[in-house]
Amino acid sequence: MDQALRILSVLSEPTRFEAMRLLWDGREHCVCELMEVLAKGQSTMSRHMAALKKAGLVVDRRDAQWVRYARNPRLSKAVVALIEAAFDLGSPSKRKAA
Amino acid sequence: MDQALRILSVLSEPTRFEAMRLLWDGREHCVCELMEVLAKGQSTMSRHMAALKKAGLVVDRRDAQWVRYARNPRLSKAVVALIEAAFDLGSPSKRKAA
DNA sequence: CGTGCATATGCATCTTTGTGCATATAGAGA
DNA sequence: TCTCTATATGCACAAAGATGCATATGCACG
Repeated sequence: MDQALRILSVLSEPTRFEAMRLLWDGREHCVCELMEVLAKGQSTMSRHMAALKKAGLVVDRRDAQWVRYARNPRLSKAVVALIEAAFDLGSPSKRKAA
Repeated sequence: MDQALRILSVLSEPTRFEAMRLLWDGREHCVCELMEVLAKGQSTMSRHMAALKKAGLVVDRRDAQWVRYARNPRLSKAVVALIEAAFDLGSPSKRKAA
């Protein structure tokens, strides 16, 4: 499967889509934070983050007992364009002035 | 489900993704043509086109015994941006001079 | 070490999705 | 009306994907 399809399918899952939105701030977020904010079980959240990582959209880092996930800083322009285009559709309320 | 997720999931299927690419030329294409080009069964192709139509990405028109599918001419800028961003990733070979 | 917290993973299950076969519907033309 | 082509759809099945539970792993701290 080519990259477009891999990215489209990984993003088409609601929890992962929202997780990406949270990570889009460029900061690190542990699984425990994500599962709380998104109201998901621990194993579920862990698996979703693993899927995003496998697709290359996020990176992870061990920090003591936590694993910090963050937006992959090396995403190509094209991938960023795709993701942000999706965000622009997802939440009209977030059509910020920024 | 919001629009972004609906579009992402409908596009994440390989056959539909390729069909959208074919329809992106703005012209009409009958199911028989699509199933031949994409090497898919008749019912399969028909269902995929119905899914694209349901998602609002394409429109259809009866023309005698054929049904002509075409890219929806009323897609919002945001949706077009999303789709074209996906195409830009999908086929490196099509990274055209055009 | 042993305990505790955070995360990952094997397993079973449930749901969703894609597919083919058969059949129904729709229109063209003799 | 009968027949042929094109498309849609009901049904059954297979494959993929998401989820919870239990358990394993990794790390900190005592």
